[in-house]
Amino acid sequence: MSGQNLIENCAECSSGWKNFQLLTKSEMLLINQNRYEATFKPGEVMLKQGSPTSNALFLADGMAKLYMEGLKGKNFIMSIGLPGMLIMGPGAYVNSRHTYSVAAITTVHACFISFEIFKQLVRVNGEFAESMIEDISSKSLKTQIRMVNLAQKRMSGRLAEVLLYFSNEVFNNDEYDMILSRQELGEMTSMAKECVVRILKELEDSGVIYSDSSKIKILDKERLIEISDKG
Amino acid sequence: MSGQNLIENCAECSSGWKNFQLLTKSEMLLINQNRYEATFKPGEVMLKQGSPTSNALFLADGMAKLYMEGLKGKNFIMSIGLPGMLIMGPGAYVNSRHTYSVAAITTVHACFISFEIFKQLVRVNGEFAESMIEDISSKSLKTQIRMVNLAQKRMSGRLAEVLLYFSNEVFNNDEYDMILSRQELGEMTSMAKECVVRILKELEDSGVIYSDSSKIKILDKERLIEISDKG
DNA sequence: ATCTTATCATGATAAATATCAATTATTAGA
DNA sequence: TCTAATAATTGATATTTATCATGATAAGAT
Repeated sequence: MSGQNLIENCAECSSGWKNFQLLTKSEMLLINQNRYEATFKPGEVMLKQGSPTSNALFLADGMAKLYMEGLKGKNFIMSIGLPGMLIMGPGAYVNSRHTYSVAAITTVHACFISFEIFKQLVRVNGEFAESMIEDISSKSLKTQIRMVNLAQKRMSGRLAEVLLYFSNEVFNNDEYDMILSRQELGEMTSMAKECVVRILKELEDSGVIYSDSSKIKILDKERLIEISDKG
Repeated sequence: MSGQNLIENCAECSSGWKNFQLLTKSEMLLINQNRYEATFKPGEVMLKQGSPTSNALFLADGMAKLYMEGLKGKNFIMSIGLPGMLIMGPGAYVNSRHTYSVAAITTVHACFISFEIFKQLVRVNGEFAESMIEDISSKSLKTQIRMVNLAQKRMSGRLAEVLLYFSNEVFNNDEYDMILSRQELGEMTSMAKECVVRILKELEDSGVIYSDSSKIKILDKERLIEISDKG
Protein backbone atom coordinates (compact mmCIF):
# COMPACT_ATOMS: atom_id res chain seq x y z
CA MET A 1 0.00 0.00 0.00
CA SER A 2 1.39 3.34 -1.02
CA GLY A 3 -0.29 6.72 -0.97
CA GLN A 4 0.19 9.59 -3.36
CA ASN A 5 -2.71 11.39 -4.92
CA LEU A 6 -3.16 10.48 -8.55
CA ILE A 7 -6.67 11.76 -8.95
CA GLU A 8 -7.06 15.47 -9.40
CA ASN A 9 -10.46 15.84 -7.81
CA CYS A 10 -13.61 13.83 -7.17
CA ALA A 11 -15.85 15.91 -9.40
CA GLU A 12 -13.97 14.75 -12.45
CA CYS A 13 -13.15 11.27 -11.29
CA SER A 14 -14.43 8.78 -13.82
CA SER A 15 -14.97 6.23 -11.07
CA GLY A 16 -16.90 8.68 -8.94
CA TRP A 17 -19.96 7.74 -6.98
CA LYS A 18 -23.05 8.87 -8.86
CA ASN A 19 -24.67 10.20 -5.70
CA PHE A 20 -21.97 12.85 -5.45
CA GLN A 21 -23.76 14.61 -8.26
CA LEU A 22 -26.34 15.70 -5.72
CA LEU A 23 -23.79 17.72 -3.80
CA THR A 24 -23.19 21.42 -4.31
CA LYS A 25 -19.79 22.63 -5.49
CA SER A 26 -18.70 23.59 -2.02
CA GLU A 27 -19.86 20.29 -0.56
CA MET A 28 -17.96 18.47 -3.27
CA LEU A 29 -14.92 20.49 -2.42
CA LEU A 30 -15.24 19.41 1.17
CA ILE A 31 -15.19 15.80 0.09
CA ASN A 32 -12.23 16.44 -2.11
CA GLN A 33 -10.31 18.00 0.73
CA ASN A 34 -10.95 15.14 3.09
CA ARG A 35 -9.81 12.15 1.15
CA TYR A 36 -6.63 10.27 0.60
CA GLU A 37 -5.54 7.75 -1.95
CA ALA A 38 -3.73 4.48 -1.62
CA THR A 39 -2.66 1.63 -3.84
CA PHE A 40 -2.99 -1.99 -2.78
CA LYS A 41 -1.43 -5.11 -4.16
CA PRO A 42 -3.50 -8.25 -4.80
CA GLY A 43 -4.34 -9.92 -1.52
CA GLU A 44 -3.73 -6.90 0.66
CA VAL A 45 -6.39 -6.11 3.22
CA MET A 46 -7.86 -2.67 2.68
CA LEU A 47 -10.41 -2.57 5.46
CA LYS A 48 -10.54 -4.84 8.45
CA GLN A 49 -13.75 -6.08 9.99
CA GLY A 50 -14.18 -4.65 13.46
CA SER A 51 -11.95 -1.63 12.93
CA PRO A 52 -13.45 1.86 13.32
CA THR A 53 -15.35 3.24 10.37
CA SER A 54 -13.32 6.36 10.04
CA ASN A 55 -13.53 6.31 6.26
CA ALA A 56 -15.73 5.32 3.41
CA LEU A 57 -13.92 3.57 0.62
CA PHE A 58 -14.06 3.91 -3.15
CA LEU A 59 -12.08 2.07 -5.77
CA ALA A 60 -10.65 4.16 -8.55
CA ASP A 61 -9.79 0.96 -10.32
CA GLY A 62 -9.38 -2.72 -9.64
CA MET A 63 -11.52 -5.19 -7.78
CA ALA A 64 -11.83 -6.22 -4.18
CA LYS A 65 -13.66 -8.84 -2.22
CA LEU A 66 -15.96 -7.85 0.62
CA TYR A 67 -16.09 -10.63 3.16
CA MET A 68 -17.19 -11.30 6.67
CA GLU A 69 -14.94 -13.24 8.96
CA GLY A 70 -17.17 -15.84 10.50
CA LEU A 71 -16.80 -18.94 12.64
CA LYS A 72 -13.60 -20.94 12.97
CA GLY A 73 -11.70 -18.62 10.68
CA LYS A 74 -14.09 -19.27 7.83
CA ASN A 75 -14.81 -16.33 5.60
CA PHE A 76 -17.99 -15.49 3.83
CA ILE A 77 -17.58 -13.42 0.68
CA MET A 78 -20.53 -11.10 0.30
CA SER A 79 -19.78 -9.34 -2.94
CA ILE A 80 -17.15 -7.89 -5.23
CA GLY A 81 -16.27 -4.25 -4.79
CA LEU A 82 -15.93 -2.28 -8.02
CA PRO A 83 -15.16 1.28 -9.09
CA GLY A 84 -18.16 3.54 -8.66
CA MET A 85 -19.41 1.82 -5.54
CA LEU A 86 -19.59 3.25 -2.08
CA ILE A 87 -17.96 0.68 0.14
CA MET A 88 -19.23 1.26 3.63
CA GLY A 89 -20.93 -1.31 5.79
CA PRO A 90 -24.04 -0.76 7.88
CA GLY A 91 -21.86 -0.71 10.98
CA ALA A 92 -20.93 2.87 10.14
CA TYR A 93 -24.30 4.01 11.44
CA VAL A 94 -24.70 1.38 14.14
CA ASN A 95 -21.56 0.75 16.13
CA SER A 96 -18.93 2.66 14.12
CA ARG A 97 -17.19 -0.57 13.25
CA HIS A 98 -16.61 -2.10 9.86
CA THR A 99 -19.03 -4.95 9.37
CA TYR A 100 -16.81 -6.71 6.89
CA SER A 101 -13.26 -6.82 5.66
CA VAL A 102 -12.18 -5.76 2.21
CA ALA A 103 -9.18 -7.23 0.41
CA ALA A 104 -7.77 -6.34 -3.00
CA ILE A 105 -8.17 -9.01 -5.65
CA THR A 106 -6.31 -7.17 -8.40
CA THR A 107 -4.08 -4.18 -7.92
CA VAL A 108 -6.40 -1.57 -6.51
CA HIS A 109 -6.16 2.16 -6.52
CA ALA A 110 -8.41 3.34 -3.75
CA CYS A 111 -9.79 6.50 -2.29
CA PHE A 112 -10.66 6.92 1.38
CA ILE A 113 -13.11 9.63 2.32
CA SER A 114 -13.71 10.83 5.84
CA PHE A 115 -16.89 9.32 7.18
CA GLU A 116 -17.51 12.32 9.40
CA ILE A 117 -17.80 14.48 6.31
CA PHE A 118 -20.29 12.00 4.90
CA LYS A 119 -22.42 12.17 7.99
CA GLN A 120 -22.29 15.92 8.00
CA LEU A 121 -23.49 16.13 4.41
CA VAL A 122 -26.32 13.72 5.10
CA ARG A 123 -27.66 16.02 7.78
CA VAL A 124 -27.37 19.12 5.63
CA ASN A 125 -28.37 17.94 2.19
CA GLY A 126 -31.73 16.19 2.02
CA GLU A 127 -31.33 14.95 -1.51
CA PHE A 128 -27.98 13.48 -0.63
CA ALA A 129 -29.46 11.87 2.47
CA GLU A 130 -32.15 10.31 0.36
CA SER A 131 -29.64 8.98 -2.14
CA MET A 132 -27.67 7.56 0.73
CA ILE A 133 -30.76 5.74 1.98
CA GLU A 134 -31.31 4.44 -1.54
CA ASP A 135 -27.77 3.12 -1.68
CA ILE A 136 -27.99 1.42 1.69
CA SER A 137 -31.43 0.05 0.90
CA SER A 138 -30.30 -1.38 -2.38
CA LYS A 139 -27.45 -3.21 -0.67
CA SER A 140 -29.74 -4.40 2.07
CA LEU A 141 -32.21 -5.74 -0.46
CA LYS A 142 -29.47 -7.67 -2.21
CA THR A 143 -28.34 -9.13 1.08
CA GLN A 144 -31.87 -10.25 1.90
CA ILE A 145 -32.32 -11.93 -1.45
CA ARG A 146 -28.93 -13.52 -1.08
CA MET A 147 -29.87 -14.81 2.37
CA VAL A 148 -33.05 -16.49 1.17
CA ASN A 149 -31.24 -18.03 -1.76
CA LEU A 150 -28.53 -19.31 0.50
CA ALA A 151 -31.16 -20.76 2.79
CA GLN A 152 -33.29 -22.38 0.13
CA LYS A 153 -31.12 -23.32 -2.83
CA ARG A 154 -28.96 -26.36 -3.19
CA MET A 155 -25.33 -26.13 -4.24
CA SER A 156 -25.84 -26.02 -7.99
CA GLY A 157 -28.40 -23.24 -7.65
CA ARG A 158 -26.15 -21.22 -5.40
CA LEU A 159 -23.16 -21.61 -7.66
CA ALA A 160 -25.19 -20.80 -10.79
CA GLU A 161 -26.38 -17.65 -9.05
CA VAL A 162 -22.83 -16.53 -8.38
CA LEU A 163 -21.70 -17.29 -11.91
CA LEU A 164 -24.55 -15.09 -13.14
CA TYR A 165 -23.59 -12.43 -10.64
CA PHE A 166 -20.13 -12.21 -12.16
CA SER A 167 -21.57 -12.11 -15.63
CA ASN A 168 -24.27 -9.53 -14.97
CA GLU A 169 -22.88 -7.34 -12.26
CA VAL A 170 -19.12 -7.61 -12.28
CA PHE A 171 -18.00 -8.07 -15.87
CA ASN A 172 -21.10 -7.37 -17.94
CA ASN A 173 -19.98 -10.21 -20.12
CA ASP A 174 -20.81 -13.88 -20.48
CA GLU A 175 -17.13 -14.69 -20.68
CA TYR A 176 -14.86 -13.64 -17.90
CA ASP A 177 -11.78 -14.37 -15.86
CA MET A 178 -12.59 -16.24 -12.71
CA ILE A 179 -10.82 -13.94 -10.30
CA LEU A 180 -11.72 -16.07 -7.29
CA SER A 181 -10.15 -19.38 -6.42
CA ARG A 182 -12.33 -22.45 -5.97
CA GLN A 183 -11.87 -21.99 -2.27
CA GLU A 184 -13.18 -18.44 -2.51
CA LEU A 185 -16.08 -19.45 -4.72
CA GLY A 186 -16.92 -21.81 -1.92
CA GLU A 187 -16.72 -18.98 0.59
CA MET A 188 -19.19 -17.08 -1.52
CA THR A 189 -21.69 -19.91 -1.94
CA SER A 190 -21.24 -21.69 1.34
CA MET A 191 -19.83 -24.87 -0.10
CA ALA A 192 -16.63 -26.87 0.21
CA LYS A 193 -14.02 -26.19 -2.46
CA GLU A 194 -14.22 -29.76 -3.70
CA CYS A 195 -17.92 -29.33 -4.28
CA VAL A 196 -17.30 -26.17 -6.26
CA VAL A 197 -14.99 -28.15 -8.52
CA ARG A 198 -17.50 -30.93 -8.94
CA ILE A 199 -20.45 -28.70 -9.74
CA LEU A 200 -18.43 -26.61 -12.18
CA LYS A 201 -17.54 -29.86 -13.89
CA GLU A 202 -21.18 -30.93 -13.96
CA LEU A 203 -22.16 -27.62 -15.50
CA GLU A 204 -19.42 -28.00 -18.05
CA ASP A 205 -20.30 -31.62 -18.84
CA SER A 206 -23.89 -30.62 -19.49
CA GLY A 207 -22.80 -27.85 -21.84
CA VAL A 208 -24.03 -24.95 -19.72
CA ILE A 209 -20.64 -23.34 -19.26
CA TYR A 210 -17.05 -23.70 -20.33
CA SER A 211 -14.70 -23.56 -17.40
CA ASP A 212 -11.02 -23.87 -16.80
CA SER A 213 -9.21 -22.92 -13.67
CA SER A 214 -9.05 -19.26 -14.59
CA LYS A 215 -11.87 -18.63 -17.07
CA ILE A 216 -15.64 -18.99 -17.21
CA LYS A 217 -17.71 -18.81 -20.36
CA ILE A 218 -21.47 -19.06 -20.12
CA LEU A 219 -22.65 -21.10 -23.08
CA ASP A 220 -26.32 -21.59 -22.23
CA LYS A 221 -27.48 -18.66 -20.16
CA GLU A 222 -31.14 -19.67 -20.22
CA ARG A 223 -30.28 -22.96 -18.65
CA LEU A 224 -27.96 -21.38 -16.10
CA ILE A 225 -30.71 -18.96 -15.08
CA GLU A 226 -33.08 -21.88 -14.77
CA ILE A 227 -30.64 -23.75 -12.54
CA SER A 228 -30.20 -20.67 -10.41
CA ASP A 229 -33.94 -19.99 -10.19
CA LYS A 230 -35.05 -23.52 -9.48
CA GLY A 231 -32.41 -23.80 -6.76
CA MET B 1 -59.04 -6.71 9.61
CA SER B 2 -61.13 -3.80 10.77
CA GLY B 3 -60.24 -0.15 10.93
CA GLN B 4 -61.31 2.40 13.47
CA ASN B 5 -58.84 4.72 15.11
CA LEU B 6 -58.18 3.70 18.69
CA ILE B 7 -55.04 5.70 19.17
CA GLU B 8 -55.46 9.40 19.80
CA ASN B 9 -52.24 10.56 18.25
CA CYS B 10 -48.73 9.33 17.52
CA ALA B 11 -46.98 11.71 19.87
CA GLU B 12 -48.56 10.03 22.85
CA CYS B 13 -48.61 6.50 21.50
CA SER B 14 -46.81 4.24 23.90
CA SER B 15 -45.75 2.02 21.03
CA GLY B 16 -44.43 4.93 19.02
CA TRP B 17 -41.22 4.78 17.05
CA LYS B 18 -38.46 6.46 19.02
CA ASN B 19 -37.18 8.26 15.93
CA PHE B 20 -40.40 10.27 15.79
CA GLN B 21 -39.02 12.22 18.71
CA LEU B 22 -36.75 13.97 16.26
CA LEU B 23 -39.69 15.49 14.42
CA THR B 24 -41.07 18.94 15.11
CA LYS B 25 -44.63 19.32 16.33
CA SER B 26 -45.92 20.24 12.90
CA GLU B 27 -44.08 17.31 11.30
CA MET B 28 -45.54 15.00 13.90
CA LEU B 29 -48.93 16.38 13.13
CA LEU B 30 -48.41 15.57 9.47
CA ILE B 31 -47.68 11.97 10.40
CA ASN B 32 -50.68 11.85 12.63
CA GLN B 33 -52.92 13.09 9.83
CA ASN B 34 -51.67 10.56 7.34
CA ARG B 35 -52.15 7.32 9.11
CA TYR B 36 -54.85 4.77 9.57
CA GLU B 37 -55.33 1.94 11.98
CA ALA B 38 -56.42 -1.61 11.47
CA THR B 39 -56.81 -4.75 13.51
CA PHE B 40 -55.72 -8.14 12.27
CA LYS B 41 -56.56 -11.59 13.47
CA PRO B 42 -53.86 -14.23 13.96
CA GLY B 43 -52.70 -15.51 10.61
CA GLU B 44 -53.95 -12.58 8.59
CA VAL B 45 -51.55 -11.10 6.07
CA MET B 46 -50.86 -7.46 6.80
CA LEU B 47 -48.40 -6.67 4.04
CA LYS B 48 -47.81 -8.71 0.96
CA GLN B 49 -44.41 -9.14 -0.63
CA GLY B 50 -44.32 -7.48 -4.04
CA SER B 51 -47.15 -5.05 -3.36
CA PRO B 52 -46.46 -1.31 -3.56
CA THR B 53 -44.85 0.29 -0.53
CA SER B 54 -47.51 2.90 -0.05
CA ASN B 55 -47.28 2.69 3.72
CA ALA B 56 -44.89 2.05 6.53
CA LEU B 57 -46.27 -0.20 9.23
CA PHE B 58 -46.18 -0.04 13.01
CA LEU B 59 -47.70 -2.38 15.52
CA ALA B 60 -49.54 -0.78 18.40
CA ASP B 61 -49.66 -4.19 19.99
CA GLY B 62 -49.29 -7.81 19.10
CA MET B 63 -46.65 -9.68 17.14
CA ALA B 64 -46.17 -10.43 13.49
CA LYS B 65 -43.82 -12.50 11.41
CA LEU B 66 -41.80 -10.88 8.63
CA TYR B 67 -41.09 -13.43 5.95
CA MET B 68 -39.89 -13.68 2.41
CA GLU B 69 -41.70 -15.94 0.02
CA GLY B 70 -38.96 -17.89 -1.65
CA LEU B 71 -38.65 -20.88 -3.94
CA LYS B 72 -41.35 -23.51 -4.41
CA GLY B 73 -43.71 -21.78 -2.00
CA LYS B 74 -41.21 -22.06 0.83
CA ASN B 75 -41.12 -19.14 3.19
CA PHE B 76 -38.20 -17.74 5.04
CA ILE B 77 -39.02 -15.97 8.29
CA MET B 78 -36.64 -13.08 8.80
CA SER B 79 -37.74 -11.70 12.13
CA ILE B 80 -40.59 -10.97 14.48
CA GLY B 81 -42.25 -7.59 14.23
CA LEU B 82 -43.00 -5.91 17.56
CA PRO B 83 -44.50 -2.67 18.81
CA GLY B 84 -42.08 0.22 18.49
CA MET B 85 -40.49 -1.04 15.30
CA LEU B 86 -40.65 0.59 11.94
CA ILE B 87 -41.70 -2.16 9.57
CA MET B 88 -40.62 -1.13 6.13
CA GLY B 89 -38.42 -3.16 3.83
CA PRO B 90 -35.51 -1.85 1.79
CA GLY B 91 -37.67 -2.11 -1.31
CA ALA B 92 -39.34 1.14 -0.29
CA TYR B 93 -36.31 3.05 -1.52
CA VAL B 94 -35.36 0.71 -4.34
CA ASN B 95 -38.31 -0.47 -6.38
CA SER B 96 -41.25 0.70 -4.30
CA ARG B 97 -42.27 -2.87 -3.59
CA HIS B 98 -42.48 -4.66 -0.29
CA THR B 99 -39.49 -6.95 0.06
CA TYR B 100 -41.26 -9.26 2.43
CA SER B 101 -44.72 -10.19 3.64
CA VAL B 102 -45.97 -9.58 7.14
CA ALA B 103 -48.56 -11.75 8.85
CA ALA B 104 -50.10 -11.37 12.28
CA ILE B 105 -49.12 -14.03 14.81
CA THR B 106 -51.32 -12.78 17.63
CA THR B 107 -54.16 -10.31 17.29
CA VAL B 108 -52.46 -7.18 16.03
CA HIS B 109 -53.49 -3.61 16.24
CA ALA B 110 -51.56 -1.82 13.54
CA CYS B 111 -50.92 1.64 12.25
CA PHE B 112 -50.17 2.42 8.61
CA ILE B 113 -48.39 5.63 7.82
CA SER B 114 -48.08 7.10 4.37
CA PHE B 115 -44.66 6.40 2.98
CA GLU B 116 -44.72 9.58 0.92
CA ILE B 117 -44.87 11.58 4.12
CA PHE B 118 -41.91 9.65 5.42
CA LYS B 119 -39.87 10.42 2.35
CA GLN B 120 -40.80 14.04 2.54
CA LEU B 121 -39.66 14.31 6.14
CA VAL B 122 -36.37 12.63 5.34
CA ARG B 123 -35.60 15.29 2.79
CA VAL B 124 -36.54 18.13 5.09
CA ASN B 125 -35.30 17.02 8.49
CA GLY B 126 -31.63 16.04 8.57
CA GLU B 127 -31.74 14.53 12.04
CA PHE B 128 -34.70 12.44 11.07
CA ALA B 129 -32.91 11.36 7.90
CA GLU B 130 -29.93 10.30 9.93
CA SER B 131 -32.08 8.34 12.35
CA MET B 132 -33.72 6.67 9.40
CA ILE B 133 -30.32 5.63 8.08
CA GLU B 134 -29.48 4.30 11.52
CA ASP B 135 -32.64 2.25 11.57
CA ILE B 136 -32.09 0.81 8.12
CA SER B 137 -28.42 0.18 8.85
CA SER B 138 -29.20 -1.64 12.04
CA LYS B 139 -31.59 -3.94 10.22
CA SER B 140 -29.12 -4.46 7.43
CA LEU B 141 -26.40 -5.37 9.90
CA LYS B 142 -28.64 -7.93 11.53
CA THR B 143 -29.45 -9.44 8.17
CA GLN B 144 -25.77 -9.72 7.32
CA ILE B 145 -24.93 -11.43 10.57
CA ARG B 146 -27.90 -13.71 10.12
CA MET B 147 -26.73 -14.57 6.61
CA VAL B 148 -23.26 -15.58 7.72
CA ASN B 149 -24.66 -17.63 10.57
CA LEU B 150 -27.03 -19.34 8.23
CA ALA B 151 -24.17 -20.08 5.88
CA GLN B 152 -21.73 -21.33 8.47
CA LYS B 153 -23.61 -22.86 11.36
CA ARG B 154 -25.08 -26.31 11.56
CA MET B 155 -28.65 -26.94 12.62
CA SER B 156 -28.18 -26.91 16.37
CA GLY B 157 -26.27 -23.63 16.18
CA ARG B 158 -28.93 -22.02 14.03
CA LEU B 159 -31.74 -23.18 16.26
CA ALA B 160 -29.93 -22.11 19.41
CA GLU B 161 -29.45 -18.70 17.86
CA VAL B 162 -33.18 -18.34 17.22
CA LEU B 163 -34.08 -19.50 20.72
CA LEU B 164 -31.78 -16.82 22.07
CA TYR B 165 -33.30 -14.29 19.71
CA PHE B 166 -36.72 -14.92 21.21
CA SER B 167 -35.32 -14.69 24.69
CA ASN B 168 -33.25 -11.55 24.18
CA GLU B 169 -35.09 -9.57 21.58
CA VAL B 170 -38.71 -10.66 21.56
CA PHE B 171 -39.69 -11.53 25.13
CA ASN B 172 -36.79 -10.28 27.25
CA ASN B 173 -37.26 -13.41 29.26
CA ASP B 174 -35.67 -16.82 29.45
CA GLU B 175 -39.08 -18.41 29.58
CA TYR B 176 -41.55 -17.72 26.84
CA ASP B 177 -44.40 -18.99 24.75
CA MET B 178 -43.20 -20.46 21.51
CA ILE B 179 -45.43 -18.50 19.20
CA LEU B 180 -44.12 -20.21 16.10
CA SER B 181 -44.95 -23.73 15.05
CA ARG B 182 -42.16 -26.24 14.46
CA GLN B 183 -42.73 -25.70 10.77
CA GLU B 184 -42.21 -21.97 11.20
CA LEU B 185 -39.16 -22.45 13.38
CA GLY B 186 -37.83 -24.42 10.45
CA GLU B 187 -38.64 -21.58 8.10
CA MET B 188 -36.63 -19.30 10.33
CA THR B 189 -33.58 -21.54 10.61
CA SER B 190 -33.65 -23.21 7.24
CA MET B 191 -34.34 -26.69 8.52
CA ALA B 192 -37.03 -29.31 8.09
CA LYS B 193 -39.71 -29.33 10.79
CA GLU B 194 -38.75 -32.85 11.82
CA CYS B 195 -35.21 -31.68 12.43
CA VAL B 196 -36.48 -28.82 14.58
CA VAL B 197 -38.30 -31.37 16.72
CA ARG B 198 -35.25 -33.59 17.01
CA ILE B 199 -32.84 -30.81 17.94
CA LEU B 200 -35.24 -29.33 20.47
CA LYS B 201 -35.40 -32.77 22.00
CA GLU B 202 -31.62 -33.04 22.05
CA LEU B 203 -31.38 -29.67 23.77
CA GLU B 204 -33.96 -30.78 26.27
CA ASP B 205 -32.31 -34.15 26.88
CA SER B 206 -29.02 -32.43 27.61
CA GLY B 207 -30.69 -30.08 30.08
CA VAL B 208 -30.13 -26.88 28.14
CA ILE B 209 -33.79 -26.04 27.73
CA TYR B 210 -37.20 -27.19 28.75
CA SER B 211 -39.54 -27.41 25.82
CA ASP B 212 -43.07 -28.47 25.18
CA SER B 213 -45.05 -27.74 22.08
CA SER B 214 -46.00 -24.26 23.21
CA LYS B 215 -43.35 -23.19 25.73
CA ILE B 216 -39.62 -22.75 25.89
CA LYS B 217 -37.61 -22.29 29.05
CA ILE B 218 -33.90 -21.70 28.82
CA LEU B 219 -32.27 -23.61 31.67
CA ASP B 220 -28.60 -23.24 30.82
CA LYS B 221 -28.11 -20.02 28.92
CA GLU B 222 -24.32 -20.21 28.95
CA ARG B 223 -24.45 -23.52 27.19
CA LEU B 224 -27.07 -22.35 24.72
CA ILE B 225 -24.92 -19.35 23.82
CA GLU B 226 -21.98 -21.67 23.40
CA ILE B 227 -23.95 -23.90 21.05
CA SER B 228 -25.06 -20.87 19.10
CA ASP B 229 -21.57 -19.39 18.91
CA LYS B 230 -19.71 -22.54 18.02
CA GLY B 231 -22.20 -23.26 15.28
C1' DA C 1 15.02 -24.27 -16.13
C1' DT C 2 14.07 -26.35 -11.68
C1' DC C 3 12.32 -26.35 -7.33
C1' DT C 4 8.61 -25.16 -4.25
C1' DT C 5 4.23 -24.13 -3.04
C1' DA C 6 -0.52 -23.43 -3.73
C1' DT C 7 -4.37 -24.54 -6.22
C1' DC C 8 -7.16 -27.81 -8.70
C1' DA C 9 -9.14 -32.21 -9.36
C1' DT C 10 -10.96 -36.88 -8.23
C1' DG C 11 -12.51 -40.92 -5.79
C1' DA C 12 -13.85 -42.87 -1.45
C1' DT C 13 -16.05 -42.24 2.67
C1' DA C 14 -18.36 -39.97 6.51
C1' DA C 15 -21.43 -36.69 8.32
C1' DA C 16 -25.33 -33.75 8.11
C1' DT C 17 -29.81 -32.98 6.71
C1' DA C 18 -34.21 -33.96 4.27
C1' DT C 19 -37.91 -36.85 3.13
C1' DC C 20 -41.27 -40.39 3.82
C1' DA C 21 -44.50 -43.01 6.43
C1' DA C 22 -46.90 -43.78 10.39
C1' DT C 23 -48.49 -42.50 15.05
C1' DT C 24 -49.74 -39.59 18.72
C1' DA C 25 -50.95 -35.23 20.76
C1' DT C 26 -53.50 -30.69 20.39
C1' DT C 27 -56.58 -27.48 18.89
C1' DA C 28 -60.72 -25.57 16.87
C1' DG C 29 -65.38 -26.26 15.58
C1' DA C 30 -69.95 -28.15 15.58
C1' DT D 1 -68.32 -33.19 24.62
C1' DC D 2 -67.20 -35.17 20.52
C1' DT D 3 -65.11 -34.88 16.02
C1' DA D 4 -62.23 -33.32 12.41
C1' DA D 5 -58.34 -31.07 11.30
C1' DT D 6 -53.82 -29.61 12.33
C1' DA D 7 -49.48 -29.94 14.45
C1' DA D 8 -45.96 -32.63 16.84
C1' DT D 9 -43.30 -36.65 17.16
C1' DT D 10 -40.70 -40.82 15.89
C1' DG D 11 -38.15 -44.18 13.22
C1' DA D 12 -36.41 -45.61 8.84
C1' DT D 13 -34.34 -44.27 4.76
C1' DA D 14 -32.64 -41.34 0.98
C1' DT D 15 -30.27 -37.34 -0.44
C1' DT D 16 -27.11 -33.82 -0.05
C1' DT D 17 -22.95 -32.07 1.34
C1' DA D 18 -18.39 -32.22 3.74
C1' DT D 19 -14.14 -34.33 4.69
C1' DC D 20 -10.11 -37.02 3.81
C1' DA D 21 -6.49 -38.76 1.04
C1' DT D 22 -3.97 -38.38 -2.92
C1' DG D 23 -2.25 -37.12 -7.33
C1' DA D 24 -2.07 -33.60 -11.12
C1' DT D 25 -1.36 -28.75 -12.64
C1' DA D 26 -0.17 -24.37 -12.52
C1' DA D 27 2.21 -20.30 -10.71
C1' DG D 28 6.14 -18.11 -8.35
C1' DA D 29 10.71 -17.93 -6.67
C1' DT D 30 15.58 -18.81 -7.03
